[in-house]
Amino acid sequence: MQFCGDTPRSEPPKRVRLVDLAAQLGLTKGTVSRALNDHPDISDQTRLRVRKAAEKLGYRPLSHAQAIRTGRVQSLGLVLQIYEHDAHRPFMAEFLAGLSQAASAEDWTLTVATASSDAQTLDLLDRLTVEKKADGFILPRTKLDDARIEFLRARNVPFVLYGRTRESRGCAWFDIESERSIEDAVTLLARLGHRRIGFVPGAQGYTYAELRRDGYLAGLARGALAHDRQLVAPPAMARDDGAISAATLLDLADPPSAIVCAVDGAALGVYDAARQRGLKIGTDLSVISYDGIPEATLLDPPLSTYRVDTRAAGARLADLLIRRCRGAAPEDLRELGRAAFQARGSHGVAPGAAQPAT
Amino acid sequence: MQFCGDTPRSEPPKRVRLVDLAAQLGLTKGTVSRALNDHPDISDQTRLRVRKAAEKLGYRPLSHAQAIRTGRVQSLGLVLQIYEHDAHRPFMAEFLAGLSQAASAEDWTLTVATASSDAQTLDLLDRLTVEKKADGFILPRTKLDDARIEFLRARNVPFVLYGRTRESRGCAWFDIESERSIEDAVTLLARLGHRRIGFVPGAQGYTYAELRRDGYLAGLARGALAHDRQLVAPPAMARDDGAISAATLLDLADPPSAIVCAVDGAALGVYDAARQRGLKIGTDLSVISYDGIPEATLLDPPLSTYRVDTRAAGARLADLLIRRCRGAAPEDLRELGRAAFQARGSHGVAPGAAQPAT
DNA sequence: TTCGTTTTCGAAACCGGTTTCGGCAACTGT
DNA sequence: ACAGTTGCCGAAACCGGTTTCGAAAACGAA
Repeated sequence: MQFCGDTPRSEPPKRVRLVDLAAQLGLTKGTVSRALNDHPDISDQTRLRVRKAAEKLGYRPLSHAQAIRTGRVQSLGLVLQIYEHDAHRPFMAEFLAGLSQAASAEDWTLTVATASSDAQTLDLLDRLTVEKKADGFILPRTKLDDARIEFLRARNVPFVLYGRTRESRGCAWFDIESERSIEDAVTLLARLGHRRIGFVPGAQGYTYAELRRDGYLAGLARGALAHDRQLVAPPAMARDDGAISAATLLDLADPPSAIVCAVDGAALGVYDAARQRGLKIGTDLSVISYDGIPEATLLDPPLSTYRVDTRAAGARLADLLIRRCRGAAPEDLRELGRAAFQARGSHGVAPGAAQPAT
Repeated sequence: MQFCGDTPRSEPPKRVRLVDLAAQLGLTKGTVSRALNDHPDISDQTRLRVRKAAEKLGYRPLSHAQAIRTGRVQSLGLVLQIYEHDAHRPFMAEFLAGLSQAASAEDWTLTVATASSDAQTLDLLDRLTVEKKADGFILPRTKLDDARIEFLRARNVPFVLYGRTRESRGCAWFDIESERSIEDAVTLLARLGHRRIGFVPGAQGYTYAELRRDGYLAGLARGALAHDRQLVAPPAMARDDGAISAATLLDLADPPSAIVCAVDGAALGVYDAARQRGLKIGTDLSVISYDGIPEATLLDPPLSTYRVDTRAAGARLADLLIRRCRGAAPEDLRELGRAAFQARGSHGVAPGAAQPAT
């Protein structure tokens, strides 16, 4: 009922300011501010009275007015690097949803910017920090040696990695243990009787690509399988180069009976290469991949893959970064998640192998 | 050389403030502020001197400090509604890139939030406006009757629609004339000899869906074809429901020889339904669609579709909104774009028809 | 009762910019 | 030469919050 202006004219709804609230209560704005921010020198009685009045009048502080004194704008920064063929693009919406939801829960917001090169990314980070558009940053797609980390570390700006890095001193991070999933995939295939298991790695430079390669090797070791370098194809991220990588494996003199891909995008190409050679996926050739892109269920047969809950990852990252901005030590802000195996139709017993022991 | 501290300790790089700049110049901060903001009461000589010093010292105003007086935070708001099956999701990254790029060019930033329902969207708009996290909003996926428009209009908050709406009084907007593309598609098919052309519309409620339906009808009229209600399938947005819609058309007693889809997602399902019935796309059944999703090129045969330059659309929207926030009249901020036809393999001469007249 | 603590709040400075106002100096016109 | 403009800048208020400091009031102990 408060501002339902009786005048049919253009009524500027007139924000409720701190002083208005204070006047209404017969207090000074300093007192009201401290009451709302839970300072210990305010009596419980007054605190409660202030809270109720603030609620009733619908008082909401202007975040940039607070920022001028506190130095914190309550905003998470995200600089996305957009590539032509970006395997992670389908997950963008989910990722944003996770970030935004967790940020909103703490009354923070999300400031996003996009860049098309490493240099532009650093430029944006610079601009956003110096103009204080964000209190900290989420760094997706971490590289082993990441210029963004050096940059922010030097300026003492909080950040959280999505992924790990070589030198994690002072870094908070969240990551999915994709190396464990790849290792599990290889182990599973070995149990199914596969003796020659190929691998299509992800793009070099990114930490996750290295880790998944390690996972492949670990899986071979656990399955007591020899490591044949020929079974590691050139890196592939999307359908077209995935087909090329698969071709190099399938055209080997002694081709693999199973292929593990570091990313689903490449697996799409494996299907193409297999079809072209008359190989039936799931029987002639087993494929297990990683990511959980939506198209995976539409393939024939549906692709067995490890699905990442990208929305949940975003939520965790936002939470970690907010805590980091509030002063928590980076060493206490490190988490690992796991991808969930979606057993579908693209993997099976090795051709000519006996039923596996459970 | 300025702040390369000789001390190897943790050097807080100490921002350059307006007063610092003023002291350096022997001026007051008020004068410097006016010089940088091009006030007329500053001599050209002083203005130039200030600009150079600002450049040299690397002075960058704190945007939230400016905001407290000006009321403008230089940020565009974007509230995305995330659906389970969202046909527009693949374009998210491109859209953000366009917005971000155009915003950055004017030194604005982008604040994004996500919602999962209409009510939550309004909540977020409310929070972002009252806390002044954004100066205005971009409203994607406009509906014929859109609650967001009413909401923002009542509060006198600037906004720009991506799409049109029923009552566009006071609305700035950018839109692609998709109805023209659909009309062109139908016309093209008619010229190719198709007499029965089916249509798979988009989800009801959205303006674009209605417009594309109009475009279908207009195309029929231009091709002097009768409108058979049976040729309009149930709405579909994604592959699965697209297949169902296509089935209703293909199982007709007198099925169409061509199908136009309002969105590419549905066209994917049309391929499925056609394959299931042994129809060869491009010869037995022509398909033309709209959107330009990347998968379209990977289909067999590649899908003929009208491609929207989503990045460019984002850039235009950001530009319009910034101008709107700076006071331009909404009536002067309305633009239309066009999608580009990508003639690929999914459409051809009608079965049993003579070569068409040019 | 008296003195020292503690609790609780008011007053005012403060954050980093922008905007208003007034005054000095340099022009203009006669 | 003198009054009236005009150009240009300093001083100070201002935006809407937060934080510091000090003092009054309430409390506790002797």
